Amino acid sequence: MPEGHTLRRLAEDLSGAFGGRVVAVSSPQGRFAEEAQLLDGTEFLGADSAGKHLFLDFEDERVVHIHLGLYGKFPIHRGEARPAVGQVRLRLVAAAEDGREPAYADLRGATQCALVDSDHRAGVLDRLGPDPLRAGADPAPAWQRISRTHRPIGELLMDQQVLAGVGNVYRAELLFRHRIHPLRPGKTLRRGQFLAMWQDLVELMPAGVRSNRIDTVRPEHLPPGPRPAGRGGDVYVYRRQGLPCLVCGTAIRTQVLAGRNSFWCPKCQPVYRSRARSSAAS
DNA sequence: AGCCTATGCGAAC
DNA sequence: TTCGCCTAGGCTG
Repeated sequence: MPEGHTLRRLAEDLSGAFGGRVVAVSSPQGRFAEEAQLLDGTEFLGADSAGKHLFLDFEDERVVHIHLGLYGKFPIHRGEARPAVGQVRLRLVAAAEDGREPAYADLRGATQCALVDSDHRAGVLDRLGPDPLRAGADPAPAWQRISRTHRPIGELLMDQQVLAGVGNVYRAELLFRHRIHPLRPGKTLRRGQFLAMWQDLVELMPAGVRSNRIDTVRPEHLPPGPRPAGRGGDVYVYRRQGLPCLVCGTAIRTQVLAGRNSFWCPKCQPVYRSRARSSAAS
């Protein structure tokens, strides 16, 4: 379930559970065994996220770079560690100590888990666009890129070199909230429109960190009655193809864009038409 | 049980 | 553009 808010929340939770503690590091699966051995018994300083990347800081400036990919997981458990089941690439264990509970965390299914140095980490950060979750992040570089290309905005929002941390759910929902069609060329957006979208992310994504889910529906658009107890958040269009738009009732549409299914309301997000220059046109 | 899909992304073709 | 990663939930049967 990883968009930027998931990784930020994970970094905070890992820091809370293991920060400042000497940890046992292992790789039950074996693919990270040599690296785990180097880190085993050292102090875990804390975790940080950047976009969808996660960094674990250990003493002596050793860093573990993790990317969960589409279905990686890194759940934290309280209590004594149970035997690892399945393919656990990395396990952190902290023993009980002065008031703190024992805890452990198992990493599975990640596309990336590597012991790196600070140069590598800097390189990853250099390749990322501004992250709305990073305090003080400057949206200007993102606007520079968006305003200069014909590439569709629905593709640009997913490009981590343009914006870091936005994934398929935030893409779909942000475009709906701003009534923008996913295929609209970047350079046809007005600066004010982009800045409004950025500001929306600056508010939506921290809310996602707090709740650990993505909710984007404004109160006035929430369907009446109790909220379904599912794990997913309240969304306008994501994976709602064929269902009625929460605002206008039109059937939500879907189409693959940037390799992923994108979703939009054809009425609330009309296809962009450039302003006609001649009254003779059409 | 088996199949499909998925909040991602890099490598291979 | 397609594949691989190799998890997990939901649906079908």
